[in-house]
Amino acid sequence: MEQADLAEPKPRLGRKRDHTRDPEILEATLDVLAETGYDGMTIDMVAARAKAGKATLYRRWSSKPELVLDAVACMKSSEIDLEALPDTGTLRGDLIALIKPPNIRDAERKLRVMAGIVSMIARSPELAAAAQEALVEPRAAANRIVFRRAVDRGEIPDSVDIEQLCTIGPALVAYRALMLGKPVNREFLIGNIDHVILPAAGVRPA
Amino acid sequence: MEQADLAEPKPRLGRKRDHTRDPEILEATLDVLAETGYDGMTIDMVAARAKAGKATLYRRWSSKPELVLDAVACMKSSEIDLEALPDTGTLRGDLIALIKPPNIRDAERKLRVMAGIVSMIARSPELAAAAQEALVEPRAAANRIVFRRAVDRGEIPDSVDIEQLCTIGPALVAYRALMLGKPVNREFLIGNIDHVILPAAGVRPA
DNA sequence: TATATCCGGAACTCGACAGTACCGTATAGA
DNA sequence: TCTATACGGTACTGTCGAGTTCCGGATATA
Repeated sequence: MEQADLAEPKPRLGRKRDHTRDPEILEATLDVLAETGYDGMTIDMVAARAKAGKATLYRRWSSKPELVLDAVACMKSSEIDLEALPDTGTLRGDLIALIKPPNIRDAERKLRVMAGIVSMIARSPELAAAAQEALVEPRAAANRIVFRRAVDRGEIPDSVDIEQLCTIGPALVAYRALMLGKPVNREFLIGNIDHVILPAAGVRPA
Repeated sequence: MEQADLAEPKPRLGRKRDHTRDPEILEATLDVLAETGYDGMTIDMVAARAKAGKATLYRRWSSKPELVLDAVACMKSSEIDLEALPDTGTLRGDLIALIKPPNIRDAERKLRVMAGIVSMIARSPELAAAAQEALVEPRAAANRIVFRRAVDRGEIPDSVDIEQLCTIGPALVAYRALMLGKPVNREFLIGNIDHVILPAAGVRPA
């Protein structure tokens, strides 16, 4: 019968594509994106950084926008493990425990990538969705759990808007880094927790 | 003697440059910048929008970066009048009074301009300074006065960090608009005031 | 072993844009 | 009135980068 090759997606011949290189190329894309921004980034830069040929890139992604979209979408990897979130017993303790060098470094790179694609976001709903999913949502998810636990244990009133609380931290960080160009250090982050987030959550200042 | 024409900056001859067109050209630049972003913007677009010749632009600004820098720097015009700030007697009243359609419209355009140049800011200290001065500082200045008055009248403790308080509102707005792509409406702004800014300022929830 | 596809790399095409030059016209000072 | 410059507009130049094509070599199927 040979009834359509729906079940045989690749009865191909010859050397097979080495998909172990995909992550390396996407990482290179993110690096260049973070360093030069979307328009400053060239395919040659990415290929050189990944030690790959330009043709190799075009065999896998049909265009520059597709490559960037995929790179951003595949970024959700090195993320906070939602199963192993700190559980110190207090909201403040949990929030501070989330400030760890690896998390900060990860967030810094994400911010630079975000800066590089902000102007595209307004013009590409797909990229906007990918950025949302990969850059914004993971952090919000971690915060959400921590706040939810605080509500459950009665530490903060359940009248609070958890979705709003989740965005305060990221918003302050993004604004300081991208708009003000000031460093995001531990002192700043703790100040945010103590003077903005916890008051907004309804925690009495100690 | 003819001792240097230091005192004669323009003993020129012929038709004079029509400087009344400068603001129109800079406005056109900001419009295109807001719509397409820095890299998407072309000098031809700006010239067409301003109904000017490209040569006219290059007679006044030596390059695209110079033009954009000047346009951003000259943006502080349609700003909140610091002399005529609302004075309702309460911090909440003052903050809400600052939410007016003209202010919102102004802020939206500034946000789009900001989005268009964010990726350049990291690479151009001059542009970063101009954006800081024209887009960030005016709003912070208005907030600063309002908070200062609240401290002076004893409505909020003078232990608060006014500089930090000033950035909360802009940060939440920028994050919502640029990162989340959600609308910045009156409801959102009032929610920010009541659930984030006032608690951070140490105002007891009514 | 033959063939088809992969690889990194280099050379190429093609379109877009920054910046320049020039047109005919308008306007200021000598 | 003459001259030098500005104006809006168009055409040109030079560069740069996206995307394509081809190379010699590697590798998997038949």
